[in-house]
Amino acid sequence: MALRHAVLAALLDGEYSGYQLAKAFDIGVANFWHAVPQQLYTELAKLEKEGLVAGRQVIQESRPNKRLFRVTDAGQAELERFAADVSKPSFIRDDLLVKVQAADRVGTGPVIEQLDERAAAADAKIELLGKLLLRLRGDVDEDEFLRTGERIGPYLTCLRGLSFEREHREWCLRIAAVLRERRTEHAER
Amino acid sequence: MALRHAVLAALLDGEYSGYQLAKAFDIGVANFWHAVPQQLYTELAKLEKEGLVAGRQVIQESRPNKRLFRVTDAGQAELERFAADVSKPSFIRDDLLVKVQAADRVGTGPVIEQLDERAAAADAKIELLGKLLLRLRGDVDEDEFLRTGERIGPYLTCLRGLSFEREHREWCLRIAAVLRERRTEHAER
DNA sequence: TCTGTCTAGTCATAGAGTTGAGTATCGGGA
DNA sequence: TCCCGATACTCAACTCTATGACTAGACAGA
Repeated sequence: MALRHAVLAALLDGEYSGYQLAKAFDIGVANFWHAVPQQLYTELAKLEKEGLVAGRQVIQESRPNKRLFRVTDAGQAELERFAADVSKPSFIRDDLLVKVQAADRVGTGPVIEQLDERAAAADAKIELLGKLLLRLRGDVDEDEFLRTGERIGPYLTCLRGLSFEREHREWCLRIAAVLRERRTEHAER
Repeated sequence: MALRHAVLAALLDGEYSGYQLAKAFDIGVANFWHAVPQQLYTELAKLEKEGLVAGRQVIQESRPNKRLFRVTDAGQAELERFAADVSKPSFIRDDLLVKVQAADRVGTGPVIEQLDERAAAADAKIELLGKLLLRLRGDVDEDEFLRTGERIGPYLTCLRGLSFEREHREWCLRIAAVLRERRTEHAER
């Protein structure tokens, strides 16, 4: 039940509409929680009913009206409560790893391809996160920012995302190489 | 819908009962897919109904009878098919990161504690995985094993698990240190 | 003019995952 | 003797997450 808390945490940085929140989620929050827009709309509606966020209508001229949400005091308290109780350990949950587990019992061709694609996707994400980090910390250097920055939460989670993507890329490349070599050796025999 | 495939992949290494599978999942498969026993029982029943696994009753004297499952040809084909179609990119989904995201807006005390606990848990997991890897590759060295080993799938996924846990530990320790220092500085002011 | 994309959402439903309780037998230790 | 933990499961209810199908106006480019 942490989507609600992820939403609350994301709304700490300002007012967002469901639509904007979906975008903000894609960059940033996506490092530790993924959600499609529909989920966010649903969650915002629930949170509003429970009084954890408050919405206000914004009439717009040249585009559809929207509702901006902010965290209420009750929402803040709920986050506080959430932060204090224990959370289950995290784990990777990845289709691709299922495929690799079966790797020497199924055709490796498509798996190798997907490993390459993943590595490339990770690369793209790494660059994106690098830029995001730079933007978040401004001109100061990282250690300095982490000591004195106003709002470091998002920065810290991005660091985790970055290290995850890096490791993921390295692993993908290495495994793809291993599987390739085995194919070659097999062909030679 | 990859639990079914994780189950199939796990059953590649031999016959298991639901109970044994649950254990096997805890070590090994847990690196990329987590499931509680009930899910496995349910999934095995579904897979059997669809003919992807076959079960056979084993009568036991001093303990409850059990049903051992193995992958059928149809199951093998299903895995093959699964390996070939694209899978969505993976992501971390972790309560703790939600908390860190909100870190400078909620009490950091409990969060720091949880970071420490996580680091310790990761440490334990790292040791466990190290032993598992050693057991899987036997006496040969890693590169040699990866080139010539019979069954490297589980080894490769464990490598991913290991690197994930290492990164996770490093991150937890660093973030805990950052948050601690900020508390101190705050207290001094 | 037509198509596509962006903004800004709603509704319904399927599927996946979690939680809790319950059944039954065996063997070991206090 | 009695309870605990391991083996080996089943059933039911529930929540959370994901997917697909829709609406509707504005604007940009072919």
